[in-house]
Amino acid sequence: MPPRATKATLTEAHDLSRRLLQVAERARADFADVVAELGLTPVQARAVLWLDQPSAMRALAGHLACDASNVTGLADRLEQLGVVERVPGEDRRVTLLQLTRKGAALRAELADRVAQRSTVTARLTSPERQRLAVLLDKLLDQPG
Amino acid sequence: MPPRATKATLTEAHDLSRRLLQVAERARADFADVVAELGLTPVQARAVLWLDQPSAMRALAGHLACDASNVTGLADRLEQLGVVERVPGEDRRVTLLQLTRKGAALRAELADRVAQRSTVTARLTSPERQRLAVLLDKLLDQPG
DNA sequence: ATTTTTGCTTGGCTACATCAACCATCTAGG
DNA sequence: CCTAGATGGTTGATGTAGCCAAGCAAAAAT
Repeated sequence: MPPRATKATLTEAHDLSRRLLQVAERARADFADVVAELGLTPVQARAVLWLDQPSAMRALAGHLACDASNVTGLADRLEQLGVVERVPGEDRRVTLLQLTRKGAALRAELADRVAQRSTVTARLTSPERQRLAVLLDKLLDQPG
Repeated sequence: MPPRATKATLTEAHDLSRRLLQVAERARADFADVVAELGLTPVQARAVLWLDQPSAMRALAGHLACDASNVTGLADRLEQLGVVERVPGEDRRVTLLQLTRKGAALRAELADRVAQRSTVTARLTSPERQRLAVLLDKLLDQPG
């Protein structure tokens, strides 16, 4: 049977992961609210933010970690919003998604609002933010 | 026009919120993977984890921050999985959701797996975890 | 040149999310 | 009391997003 220390560590891990999930959930909700103000769903917003440069739909699917078939409909809706346009790639199989002028403006506005209305900026002092950044980087180090 | 310091702070905030969103996204994905192994969707898992004690469907909707009508179908599916049962409340309008024995076992297993397979436990040293806990608490302090 | 792989689309199915409308019940005011 | 309003849950319509399997066109590989 495991010694007490292990059990304590497990409880600690449990607590920490619970809190991280809470923060993640709140961040997600905040993000959803902000992007909704600009008429986008969270996934659409992630796509727009990713489209700094034109990108193959395949690559976008990779970034979003979803099935490629999913991106078809996503692109349809973004195209219908006038935010994105499909342009043919050199390889004639691939379709690139590219922000329209409207889309680029939207992307800039989006980035600003997300940064400003983040829970983070409000609740932490500057040194705390720095410490958090370091820790978050460790969490993001390498793929999971 | 804003002085340089403001611009720098904005960029810093931008960066930090971007990283937080990345961590949130990864936490979400991890969570989805873990709970999928137990045959649950993320929302279903959140519900099960919340149902420590019997709870009115309304209250669950509050916790999940979604429309009440949503919980109807959610409860249907959880009931069909044999994880939850509807029991009448004292107020004859309310229906309480209560974990079945199977549901309680599932909940325990769920909590363990989520804690163990969390990115957090793997990548941080103990003091780092403590520092992170402090910062996360500040982020969770008070409603947003 | 034929086969295999790759990129996008389609169609079918499920889960969530919202909103509006509905019924039963509880609560308050007259 | 008894009606009027608020509250809890359900239903139906609609939209987004997720997966899978199947299809087609173009590239790559054999």
